[in-house]
Amino acid sequence: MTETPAVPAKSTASRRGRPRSEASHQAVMEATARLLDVEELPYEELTVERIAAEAGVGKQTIYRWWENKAAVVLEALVTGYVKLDFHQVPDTGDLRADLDSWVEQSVKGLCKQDEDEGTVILRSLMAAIVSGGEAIQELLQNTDVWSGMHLAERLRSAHTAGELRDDVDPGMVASAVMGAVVMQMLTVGKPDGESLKRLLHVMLDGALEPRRPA
Amino acid sequence: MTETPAVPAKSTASRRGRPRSEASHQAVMEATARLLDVEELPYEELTVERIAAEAGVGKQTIYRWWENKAAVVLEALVTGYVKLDFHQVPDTGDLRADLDSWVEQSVKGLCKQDEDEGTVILRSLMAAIVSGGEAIQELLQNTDVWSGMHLAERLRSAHTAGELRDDVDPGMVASAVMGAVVMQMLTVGKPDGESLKRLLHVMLDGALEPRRPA
Amino acid sequence: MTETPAVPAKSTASRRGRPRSEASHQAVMEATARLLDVEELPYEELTVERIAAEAGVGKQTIYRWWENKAAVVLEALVTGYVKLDFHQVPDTGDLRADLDSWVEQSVKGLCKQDEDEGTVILRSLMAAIVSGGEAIQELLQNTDVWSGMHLAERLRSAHTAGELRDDVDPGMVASAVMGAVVMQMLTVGKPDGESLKRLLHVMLDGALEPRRPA
Amino acid sequence: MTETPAVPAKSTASRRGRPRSEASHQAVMEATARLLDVEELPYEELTVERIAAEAGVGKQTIYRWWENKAAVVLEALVTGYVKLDFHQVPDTGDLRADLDSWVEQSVKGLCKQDEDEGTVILRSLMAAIVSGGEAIQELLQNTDVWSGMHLAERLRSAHTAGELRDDVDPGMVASAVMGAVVMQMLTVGKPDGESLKRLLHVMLDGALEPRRPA
DNA sequence: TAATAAGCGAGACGGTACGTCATGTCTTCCG
DNA sequence: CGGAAGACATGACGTACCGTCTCGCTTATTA
Repeated sequence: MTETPAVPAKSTASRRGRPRSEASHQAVMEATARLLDVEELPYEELTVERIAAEAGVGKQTIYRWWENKAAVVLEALVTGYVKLDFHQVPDTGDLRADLDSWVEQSVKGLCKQDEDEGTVILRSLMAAIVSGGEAIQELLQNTDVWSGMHLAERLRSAHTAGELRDDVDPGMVASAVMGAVVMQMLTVGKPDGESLKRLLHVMLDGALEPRRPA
Repeated sequence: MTETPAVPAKSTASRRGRPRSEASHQAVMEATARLLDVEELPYEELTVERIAAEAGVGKQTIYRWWENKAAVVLEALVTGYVKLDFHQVPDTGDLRADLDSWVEQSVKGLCKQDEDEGTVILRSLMAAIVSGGEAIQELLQNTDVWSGMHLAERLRSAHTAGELRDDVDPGMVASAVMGAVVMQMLTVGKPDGESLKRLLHVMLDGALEPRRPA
Repeated sequence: MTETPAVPAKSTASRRGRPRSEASHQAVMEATARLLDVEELPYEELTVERIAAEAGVGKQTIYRWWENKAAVVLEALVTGYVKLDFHQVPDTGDLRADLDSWVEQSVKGLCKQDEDEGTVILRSLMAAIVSGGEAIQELLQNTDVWSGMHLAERLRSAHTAGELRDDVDPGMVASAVMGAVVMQMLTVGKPDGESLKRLLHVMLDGALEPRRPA
Repeated sequence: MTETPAVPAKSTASRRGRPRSEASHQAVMEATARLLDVEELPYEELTVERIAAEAGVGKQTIYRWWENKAAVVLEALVTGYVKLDFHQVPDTGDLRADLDSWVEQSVKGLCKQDEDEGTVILRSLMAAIVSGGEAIQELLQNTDVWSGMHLAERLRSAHTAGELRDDVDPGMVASAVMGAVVMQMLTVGKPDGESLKRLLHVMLDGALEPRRPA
């Protein structure tokens, strides 16, 4: 997860010069989280200068270790300094009921805020992904962006338990569900619990009319 | 779809003053399309100043009719001046085969370009959605962003034909599939045809192990 | 004082078409005066658009009859729609006393306002002169800009009365005095009555007919 | 003369961060001078953007240290980067002859240019004074705008030498003369040497110590 | 009385400068 | 020598005004 760009990372050795200040690293992450989460600054209004000031850190210290704003924000999001307000998926054994419950809880959580505060972080996430350069691309290849929503995990456990058919890819399914949620949040502002549940049921049961009259 | 902000548009009447130049309107749309599609400028490098120059139009003429860059780009995308490279979904009556064929064709189309050219427009679309203000939000509420991919349409026709169960919402399903595709394209660059097909099959058939052999 | 540009002004004839609206002409002058005098807009913030709006007149109607903003403002200043706050010079026969009195009254008048309100119109006048093109230049050649300050007039009357030496040019002297006043107002804000009186005395001692032959 | 706004300028201390680049400072001054003097751009066509480009300097670097265009131009004029074409006043001991000579030389110098090139800088000076905000006002309070014309200096030397009456303020007299000159240049284009000489004589006849030895 | 002509208020047009802001680099000093 | 402070060049932003133009209407003169 370190971004240290083009640094060979001499294994056990102690590299020359003053080592990277972990305090600064954390300060930047926390500042970013604070600005996104507490101040609720949208991505465009979140500036590197502001992060540096908030963290009590020189601007160059940020540019030394991250490619750009997107990289900072993505690391903060992906490493859990900022969390999207999704709930844990319960694991009672009844997958269908668990998912329904997850949807209900999450929707309730996301909708309780006034305005579209609930989507600020999501928008920042998407903005960072979309605007990101190559380094961000690489980072994303090895990362499950939606891991914070716990959905894939639950589906995987169901898969392992044999509840799902073998040829089902739990990650892909989770990604599809989250894609639908995200688009809904970005376009209409709030996710719609009912539609979402029906979508999940379709995924569980299939969409085709079972027309087996025989 | 009209942008004229807060103009009652008195039906037959002709309002005083110089009327809006439809030529300028089109020029802006075409310039935007040209820059996105031909020059393949990513969203951040696509500036209002450049659009104005390319269209031979004053900057203020853009700001008079659109709230910001996002609104211009979204209108160009939504009204079809720029198209995402997705293929028509065939309608042979066999939904499953049609979808498979669509996936194959589209993936082939999207991957044939060098680099990540295929995702430039998609990134712009998402960037515009994500960065857009309230006016963009409103526009999106009445718009199916993915309509250009023809998937929802095909599913709806299947739904009408009774091929899908009544309680399935074709738009939601399409949105989920497109969400997965988009996230894949944004994070790993190209969509993976095989995964995609399996996802579609899951949606058609259901994910649950039918474990009732008895 | 008509600006009708390049119009031969066919003597008695009545040209075809709608004649110039004197109402609009006056409305523009009055609007300009109101904005300068009442609203105390400085010249740079006084826009043609604002004048047109204030006058309830189309922008083109202004540009049809005046070359530019400077011409409008200058006409308003020169034709007396706006007046600089200088007092009449009394004419008691005692030139020296009259000038002293004039200085005192004028300085008092100019200083009574808070801030630098007293200089707003003066600044506008100078701005218009300085920014004006050729047409303004022409207008100024036949105009005594400082006529509103009544100084030249009084000096001329003294000259005619034989109080001043023959080779003294009253207009030039007035221009010099006003130049000093103006520079003082522009640079330090207020004119300084004492300095001014001393300057006038110097000029008088040099300018007065030495009529003491004895 | 320093522009550093509201900076305590801790005497010997060296403040943190990168210090102001004197190179940029000079580059801006020289660019302004070049544009005014060589390119002969009138004040309105002299833009901050152009100055920045000509100086190879970021626009923000100008706005960081100067309030606006007027401040830049005024500093260039007042610190001698741009000079008005007035001649030195000779000092032969004979004040009257010296002034006559000065008028002749200066008028000749100012009139030799074609068009009104001679007045471009003067117009810029007045424009800057007139349009300038509070900071400019302050700057002007401690500055003799006409110092470049050397007139006040010569008068002061005469004053010190006892040639002028005690109660004569040489600065005020110079200001009056220059005011007349300037108004003439602004309104009719060229100064009129004869009128000017007569004005000076009037002032002298009033200002000279009447050393009547008889 | 109809045609013609110009002026009118309104307001959109192509331009362009404004002053602000953010980016990413560079320089200086402190620890 | 790492890191903070912060100035630097660059360039987009959104606003404002300029002076021109196109509307549909109104007001005169001319036929």
